[in-house]
Amino acid sequence: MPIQSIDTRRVYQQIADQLCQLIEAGEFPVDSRLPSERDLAEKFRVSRPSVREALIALEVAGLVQIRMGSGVYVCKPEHGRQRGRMPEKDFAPFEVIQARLLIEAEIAAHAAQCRSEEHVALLEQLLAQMIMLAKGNQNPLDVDREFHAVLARATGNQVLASMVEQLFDARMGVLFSRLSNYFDTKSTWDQAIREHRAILRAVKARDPDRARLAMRHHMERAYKRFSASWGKSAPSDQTAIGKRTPNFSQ
Amino acid sequence: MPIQSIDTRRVYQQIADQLCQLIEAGEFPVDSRLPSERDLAEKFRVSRPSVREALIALEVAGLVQIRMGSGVYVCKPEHGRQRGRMPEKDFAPFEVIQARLLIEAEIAAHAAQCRSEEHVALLEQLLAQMIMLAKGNQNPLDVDREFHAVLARATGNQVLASMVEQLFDARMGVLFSRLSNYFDTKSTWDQAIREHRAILRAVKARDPDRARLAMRHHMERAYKRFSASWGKSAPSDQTAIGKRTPNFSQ
DNA sequence: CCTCGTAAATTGGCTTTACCAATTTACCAG
DNA sequence: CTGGTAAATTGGTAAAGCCAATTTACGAGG
Repeated sequence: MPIQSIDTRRVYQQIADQLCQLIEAGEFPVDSRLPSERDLAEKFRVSRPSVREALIALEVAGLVQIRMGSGVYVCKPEHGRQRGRMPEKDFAPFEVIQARLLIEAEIAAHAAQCRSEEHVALLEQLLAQMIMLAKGNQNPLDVDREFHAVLARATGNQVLASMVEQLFDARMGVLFSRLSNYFDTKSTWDQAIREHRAILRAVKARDPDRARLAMRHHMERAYKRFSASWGKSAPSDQTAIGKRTPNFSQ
Repeated sequence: MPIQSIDTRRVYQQIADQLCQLIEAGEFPVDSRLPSERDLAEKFRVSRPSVREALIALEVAGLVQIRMGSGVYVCKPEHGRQRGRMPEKDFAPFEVIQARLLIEAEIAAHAAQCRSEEHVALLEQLLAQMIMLAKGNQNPLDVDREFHAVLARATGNQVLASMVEQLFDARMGVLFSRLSNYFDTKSTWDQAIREHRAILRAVKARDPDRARLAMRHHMERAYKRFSASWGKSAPSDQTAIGKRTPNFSQ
């Protein structure tokens, strides 16, 4: 008898996962009623409170609706949730950078037109912080994020700002943490800082086209830096990169 | 003694809400440990299972981390969650359209280059559906959404596609449902269909610049349509529009 | 005095049993 | 067929108890 890998997660999570899979597999169609708590407890060979915990987890996640005295019903997927899934759908890092290239270049151009003096001052302050941190061999990643966020806010559009933050955080998935070591190199950060300075100068000069180009350049270099570090840590996947991003510069 | 409004919600939700408020009020700082389940049950005058259900809800929501044998700890807000909150942060409709103008114009241009024949066929099919529905005085809104989503997918970038869907759904907040009546007019949909056709033609012709302009035009008209219907339903807020969107066409 | 290891206390994880409340269903009187 | 009532079903909550992981306290040994 082969040794079974023991699932050490909490019971409610295991139940919730199974139910989630069954729902997505169509075993329980939308608007259908799940078996009663008592039945589920019997099927899964667990206690009813455990089943309840799982159902509450699914309810909070928005997959089911619990109606007292009636039963538990499957909700319709509801467009917006695809992104809100608990495992935090993580995208391919290269696609994220490509998307940022496309979006943030336009944002930079737009910001160059609407930016106020306050925003410029804030950006200069953040740039100074990045330089400071890089000198002390500390990771300026958080400040980097804030720089891009403030630039987006300079457009006066909250939606764009939220979008930028979301894209920045999207990288933080599984892959990126492994590679952060390679990003921490002082020389690469120095380069990144120079690129940020170029963006800021263009925005300060109210030059949309130059701002767009500067941001595009920044993202392309970021792509190269990331690509290089990827090559070091996982050279076997080098081929997969070539297939992607064929027309990266528009 | 005044009659107290009875909170009919389930116990775990009431507890979770209170804990959530206490956390956000700073009563329980980040990384601090909450009282034990038994203590909380006593404070709230409820049973321990109810407290457990509330804690699991908070755990699923990402506000706390439960460590077996140790306690329940407050997580740091974590950038990404600002959007993931349950009340579904809703943006100003005009900012959403502006963001779509900026982003989807570039997507259209990009898609015009990478699009495959399959995508063109799909888009043509969707356009035909829209025409069909508009003729029958049915709401082509879902097909509209799919059109924009497919166009984004034509770039080969999942992130962009997800972004577009998210932005499309972002309007569905409080305001938009009220205005949908005014959008259902057949004439406005006929106009929207013509704009979609222009986009599709440019994409089919692999003409990025024309695709970009067509999409930009589409969004500007969508803005006008929306603005007009707003004026009908809530003329008192007319002034607020003028303050926003000063430089709408870049 | 410090270190290490063991035992006790604390805390979350899960089960069982039981009863209440809302809903649904079945059935019967009119 | 209609209407209403009663029973069955189902979720909601409470209580008590035991297990397992973790933390803490304390004492033996260096």
